[in-house]
Amino acid sequence: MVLCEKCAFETNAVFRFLTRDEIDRLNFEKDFRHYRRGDILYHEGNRISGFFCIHSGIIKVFKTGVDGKEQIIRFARRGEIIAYRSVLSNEPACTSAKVIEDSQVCFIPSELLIQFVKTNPSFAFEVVKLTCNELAEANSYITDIAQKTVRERVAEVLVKLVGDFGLDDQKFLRISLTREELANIVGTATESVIRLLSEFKSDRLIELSGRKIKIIDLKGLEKLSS
Amino acid sequence: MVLCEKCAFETNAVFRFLTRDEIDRLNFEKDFRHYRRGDILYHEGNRISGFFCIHSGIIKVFKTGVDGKEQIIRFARRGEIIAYRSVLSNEPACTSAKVIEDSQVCFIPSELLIQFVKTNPSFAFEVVKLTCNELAEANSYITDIAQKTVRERVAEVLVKLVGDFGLDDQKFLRISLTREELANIVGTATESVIRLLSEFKSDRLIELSGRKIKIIDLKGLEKLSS
DNA sequence: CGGTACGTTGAGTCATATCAACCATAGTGG
DNA sequence: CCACTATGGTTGATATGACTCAACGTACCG
Repeated sequence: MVLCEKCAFETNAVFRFLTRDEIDRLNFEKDFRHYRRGDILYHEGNRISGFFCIHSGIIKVFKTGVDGKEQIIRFARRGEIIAYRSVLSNEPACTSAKVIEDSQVCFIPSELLIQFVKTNPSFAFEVVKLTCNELAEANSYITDIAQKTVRERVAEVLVKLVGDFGLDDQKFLRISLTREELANIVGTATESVIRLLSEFKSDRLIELSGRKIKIIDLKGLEKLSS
Repeated sequence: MVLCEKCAFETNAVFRFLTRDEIDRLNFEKDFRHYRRGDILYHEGNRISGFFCIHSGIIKVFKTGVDGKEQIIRFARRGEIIAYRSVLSNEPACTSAKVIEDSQVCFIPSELLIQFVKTNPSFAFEVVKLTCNELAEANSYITDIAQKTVRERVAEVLVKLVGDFGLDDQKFLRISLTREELANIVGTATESVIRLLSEFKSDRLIELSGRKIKIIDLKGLEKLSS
């Protein structure tokens, strides 16, 4: 059994601002679940009766564009919560969420979050900060997509993924995505990502082995993303 | 003298969730200011000691890209607050704000907002909802810029401006922007906006008279923005 | 062994950016 | 009152980044 108090402190989840009683309620009411790569946690447009806190694995959060193309908005990993926005706004989900790497996830009923926010001011303040941070990131994202070239954005995504997920001892990125998923972050075509990755490879910035990307020259990538 | 209680209820500002005492403090501590077109309220990267509530006029909130190009993130008008994100995150401003239409604005010290959020749960809840809504909009924005063509985005911006600012009795948009500003919303070059606008004019979707845009066929624009 | 999903490469096209020239307007200062 | 300047708007020519389409390779899986 995974205990929220332990998990929250290990991961810096927002829940570390809950009182002992509130944590107990969380432990009691949450539903611990396993998901495998490809599973859908929730669908854009649907009403959901709760939200998710990731215990392990990686989830992609995305919107579906007019022609059905995915736009990846962010990744969520250990300690992060998703779908809380819809719960707090009391609106249908404005994104979908799908498993990238097999995950263990707690599902928590909506009422609990709303109650905590309404009754625990310091928790509410943390949730506000959380949304503000996401907002700041979204604003940068908008500016980048609007102004940078695809090459710059591909380089930037690699740098960002290094920052978020890190490298293993062989300098391989600790997240592996399909080329299509990379394209759906950057907002470009799969073929363009492929071409740029092999260009970066020729330029000795990265090495490729299947879906695994080895980062050779991080500084070079940073410079490219300008 | 502009009174917050009156203003807040007329405009649906978040402040309508404050208590009588809190509103009084707001009235006492706020600083009422006038700004003219082109004035800067605050600069990206600077720390600010408070935030702004718009009483009249229009403000553009934007980020500056690597090459100095503005990316307009949103517009703020009567009843809306700006720069609150930086205050709550206790970080330097991640955007700049500039006056589009002569404005009357209240400047409110940071401590007040933080205190209200920390001590008034229902106000905090409204602030959370506010940020969540902005976040949802930002996510749509990302998807649109990443996936739609410039033509679709220009049509979409016009539709959105109609929704946000409305039309006067001659069907002219109630906000007038330079072509460059339009380009900086859409994320394109000024010349492209000019060409597309005159194309829309040929197609009897709009009429142009200087900076004023007359909306002839809103449905047509909606269809174009797909 | 066939199927499905993913990856790669090439060729051709097109939307959009860039560059350059020019016009209109309004404000400024001598 | 008139050059002068700055700002914004417009148009055309040209270049090119990125998308699309198509073919084919690869790998894994039941």
